Amino acid sequence: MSVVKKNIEEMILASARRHFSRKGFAGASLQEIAKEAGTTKSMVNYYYRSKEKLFDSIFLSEFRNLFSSIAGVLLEEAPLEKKLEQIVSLDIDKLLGMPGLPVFILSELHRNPEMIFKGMENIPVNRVLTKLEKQIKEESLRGIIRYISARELILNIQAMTIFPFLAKPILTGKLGFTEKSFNSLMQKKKKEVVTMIWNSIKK
Amino acid sequence: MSVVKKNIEEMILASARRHFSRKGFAGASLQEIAKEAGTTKSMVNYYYRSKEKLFDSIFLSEFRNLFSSIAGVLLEEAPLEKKLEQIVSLDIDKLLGMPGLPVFILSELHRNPEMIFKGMENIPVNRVLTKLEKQIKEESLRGIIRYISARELILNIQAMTIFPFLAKPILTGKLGFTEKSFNSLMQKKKKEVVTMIWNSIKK
DNA sequence: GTCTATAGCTGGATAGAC
DNA sequence: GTCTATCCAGCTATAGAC
Repeated sequence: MSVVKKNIEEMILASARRHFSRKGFAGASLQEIAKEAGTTKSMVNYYYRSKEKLFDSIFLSEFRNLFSSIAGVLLEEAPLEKKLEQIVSLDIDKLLGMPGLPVFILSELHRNPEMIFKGMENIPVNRVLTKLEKQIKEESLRGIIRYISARELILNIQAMTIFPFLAKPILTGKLGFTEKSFNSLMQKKKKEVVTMIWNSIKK
Repeated sequence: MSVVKKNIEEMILASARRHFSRKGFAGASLQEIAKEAGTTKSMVNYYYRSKEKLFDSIFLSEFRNLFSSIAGVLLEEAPLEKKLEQIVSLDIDKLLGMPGLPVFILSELHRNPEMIFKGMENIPVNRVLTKLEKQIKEESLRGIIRYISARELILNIQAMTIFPFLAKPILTGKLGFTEKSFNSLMQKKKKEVVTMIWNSIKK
């Protein structure tokens, strides 16, 4: 009857996303999820059959969200340095919009490592890795960079971009950052991270 | 009557540490904690009064464990580069012995940010920060390094050392690392991280 | 101190009326 | 599809015997 009142199914999904990503699987309850969606537990079970199935659908989409952009960029054709710039900027912008995403994904993965297979079944990890590995070898043969394995390069990039969001409660709680200064720190990091990583591999 | 059978109180604490750090506050149950400690729920409540109090004592000691060494090193007298080497080595060695520590601390902090005040009440954060800030200014005036704020330097160091442990489920699950190759990666990182950070600030 | 028993609640899931 | 009512399992916490 309006745009505001979406159908119940979507309301549940939106509420579940908030609750699961804030409290985790164990900490969230269907009662609260239903309540915030303006309906009842029965409706949740009607649409999603079980807490676990509901969680899975949330986790899956969030997981892909976290890793989709990096996979996309790495599969394009561009010099490594350009790809580096794009990945860092895209990731930081995305995470500024959803700063709780990394800790949600990583903590749930920690408690249930098998979920990684569900999460990554549609991400072409091997294609991304071999393509990147090939590009690194080419550019190192041409004397642009020194060799580093593809997975280590990815790890270093993600460490510098994602970790600040994981440590955010400490930064704002004890290291004097505010919401605003944290955000401008991350804006500054777009350049900083690229420089730091690139300097560590360029010849 | 032996060294193996410690008193119940310690058995409960050890069991609680395992359960909480693997499953988090919400996911762990006093039933299972008691069972693995070879006793009953009643004993847990007898010694620790409530689930929350038991959790707090665990969280507190783990939190201090994570940040004690870095604070210790930063308060010593030594050139910045030496401190950098020590922090990275100490942290990586410690985390290799308890790889689940960072995700436990950070995820619980995410779900309940106020805990940071309990966790840090005995860590002299401000003393550490001002001392480091002073040292950075001195060394940058002497032309050794460029200026970087103390908290940003700490953030960068911790990002490079801690993040691999947070991402470990992905590294071993999808990026081809084994327990062994992960460990030797981290050994290699002791030097790598120091070089990378130092190059990013040295003149 | 250590146990059993149980109170009292909240959780997920299902049955059945409409 | 949507709701109310209800079942049953699991949880924390406490009472009380020994």
